[in-house]
Amino acid sequence: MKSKTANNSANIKNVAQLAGVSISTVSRVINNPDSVSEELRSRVKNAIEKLGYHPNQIARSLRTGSTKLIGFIIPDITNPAFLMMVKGAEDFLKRKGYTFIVCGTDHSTHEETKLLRALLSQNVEGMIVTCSGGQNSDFSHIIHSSNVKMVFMDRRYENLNMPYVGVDNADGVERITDYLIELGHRSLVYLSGERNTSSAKERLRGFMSSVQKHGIEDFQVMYGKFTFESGYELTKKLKKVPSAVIGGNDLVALGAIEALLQMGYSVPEDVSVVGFDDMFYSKYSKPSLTTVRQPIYEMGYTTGKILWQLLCGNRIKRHNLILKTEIVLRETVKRRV
Amino acid sequence: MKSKTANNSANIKNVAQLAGVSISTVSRVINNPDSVSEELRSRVKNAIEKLGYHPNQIARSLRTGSTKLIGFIIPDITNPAFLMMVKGAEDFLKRKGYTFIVCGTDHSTHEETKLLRALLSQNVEGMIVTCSGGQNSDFSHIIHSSNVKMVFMDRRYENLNMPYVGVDNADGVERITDYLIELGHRSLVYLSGERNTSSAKERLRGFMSSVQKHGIEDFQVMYGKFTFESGYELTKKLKKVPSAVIGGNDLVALGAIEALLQMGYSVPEDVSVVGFDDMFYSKYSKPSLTTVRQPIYEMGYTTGKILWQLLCGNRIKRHNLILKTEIVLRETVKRRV
DNA sequence: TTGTATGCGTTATCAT
DNA sequence: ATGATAACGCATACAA
Repeated sequence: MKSKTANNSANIKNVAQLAGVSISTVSRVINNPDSVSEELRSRVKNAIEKLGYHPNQIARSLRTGSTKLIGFIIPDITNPAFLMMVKGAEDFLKRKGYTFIVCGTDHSTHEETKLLRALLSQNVEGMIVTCSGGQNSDFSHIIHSSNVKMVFMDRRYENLNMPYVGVDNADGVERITDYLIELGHRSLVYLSGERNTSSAKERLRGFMSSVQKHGIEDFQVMYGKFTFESGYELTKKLKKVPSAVIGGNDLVALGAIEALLQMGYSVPEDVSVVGFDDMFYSKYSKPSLTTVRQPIYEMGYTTGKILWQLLCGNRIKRHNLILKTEIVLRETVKRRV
Repeated sequence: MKSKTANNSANIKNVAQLAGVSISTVSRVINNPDSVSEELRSRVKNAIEKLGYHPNQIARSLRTGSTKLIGFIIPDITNPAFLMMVKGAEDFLKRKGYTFIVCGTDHSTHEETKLLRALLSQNVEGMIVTCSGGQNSDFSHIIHSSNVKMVFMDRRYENLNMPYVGVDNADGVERITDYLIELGHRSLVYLSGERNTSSAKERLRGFMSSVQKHGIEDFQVMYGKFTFESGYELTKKLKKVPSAVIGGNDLVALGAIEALLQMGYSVPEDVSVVGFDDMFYSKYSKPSLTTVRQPIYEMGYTTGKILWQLLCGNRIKRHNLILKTEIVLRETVKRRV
């Protein structure tokens, strides 16, 4: 019976013995095969195959000081939008040999802090985080006492001077609001998501900018969450139904539509509704949703690239990378007559 | 300037020096504080605080052989259904101090094999996998040469005798097909997802069982993927439109509805449609989807429990845990007149 | 080209 | 109660 280690998988010593070589030779076969003679190389490879040996990443990390681990912190791991970003970043970074630990905070900054510490303990070399709130005072302290490379994605803590990749939220909402106003809508309601997040703030700013630019006076802002239910409830609370509703994201907009229908209004005949995201289902909902598309996957991919720069020790040129959005015209908007 | 290690964070030696004790004492303060005198304990704690020291998890893992790492392998990390399961399992296991690495295969068994190896290299102690295909010949070999604890979730490789947590797919589809038939539908189409996956097979079995039980002769089975687009395309290919369509999951059903509408049929007046999953949006789609609800989160949570048993070294009593589904009646089904 | 020996940061065993 | 030291599995500097 071959000797096995505690975790029952073969180690480099087992391979060396079976192949009748030293452990350094085995190590070389794995890390620098060309430096080993044909003869020994094949003997070692056979032994590796036979034992099902694969290097212990833990030991390797301890020795080299490199874990090739990247940590993700996002508010909610069941939200496909966040995961599409994660996928984008992974698709870029996995070709560089990284492994990923992705964690969800359930929108809690307290949990966020805990995860931050946990990931640091795992010696991640880089981190990508989409913030869970408007601020997190522990964040800066923790990060600066380590040397992880880190970049914010989609949402950032504004007081922290870290690289950030996002979309031009303000611009997107401003343009779609402009569009509604140009179509004759003069009574507007904006349904915001979590008000302290950077993206919610920016989107609201876009709305306000458009409204002021056009001298619209009949408008209202309501605060809730970035969920279907929130859009639904906020809309139900409306004392006066406006001419158009701008949802903080697609879910909110869809919730608003549902509420509007139940309240006896039809969309877009009575009221126009728009969202933000262009999530998967928005084009199939009835009526299909007019919205602002953000390049989610690309945002993640770009974030991965930036982090990669950082990991390579490069100084990055632009600290903030803001991607453009695109208005998608569909069925939930109609000219106001 | 205090001496720092390569990764720039303090180590146990730094703490020991600053506190004027041996490293063993520092280790004890961390792992078994009561065994250290009041005096030294506080000195060490001060030093830890001052240096911002936290134990190197990598070194600790190498020494103890315990990583407290759990690996997940799922077909697609952007699919909220899979992630809801993951969340269920995490919610249970994180209280036991585990950290999670979740990987997506993009439905490729080849990628699945690679990830399996990668996770093993990371010395995960447990794995939860939702299979990406119908079989993976490398799987058994790789797993058995390690001693990771592992359990299949939602989909399994049938030739592998591993613990499995899933839902009664066959029963769910059989019951909803029974329901359609009882409502007078005599011409049925079943739109299957990836035909080699265990869940697709089981669901199809349920359909066939119902059809045969009732002596229905006018039925058809079409194979595609578990996607909206697949449901759409399969439906468009239909030579003869049936009385009712059973989608392999909700997405497929929704795609079928979209196609049906475009083909000039109305749902449920002309044709009834049902799905499987009861995903988030199904209740809000127009018309709202009649479907089979599976307890996704609970499935994950249960899987976490089972894995925990395994990790504790317990022999588990039941190897397969099959959860019940529930029929959700909504608007896409109508009695056939 | 190959082997020997050292150390990465910890925990655990053994003295004291 | 405390300290010296070995060992975890690996990569690598150095020796041969």
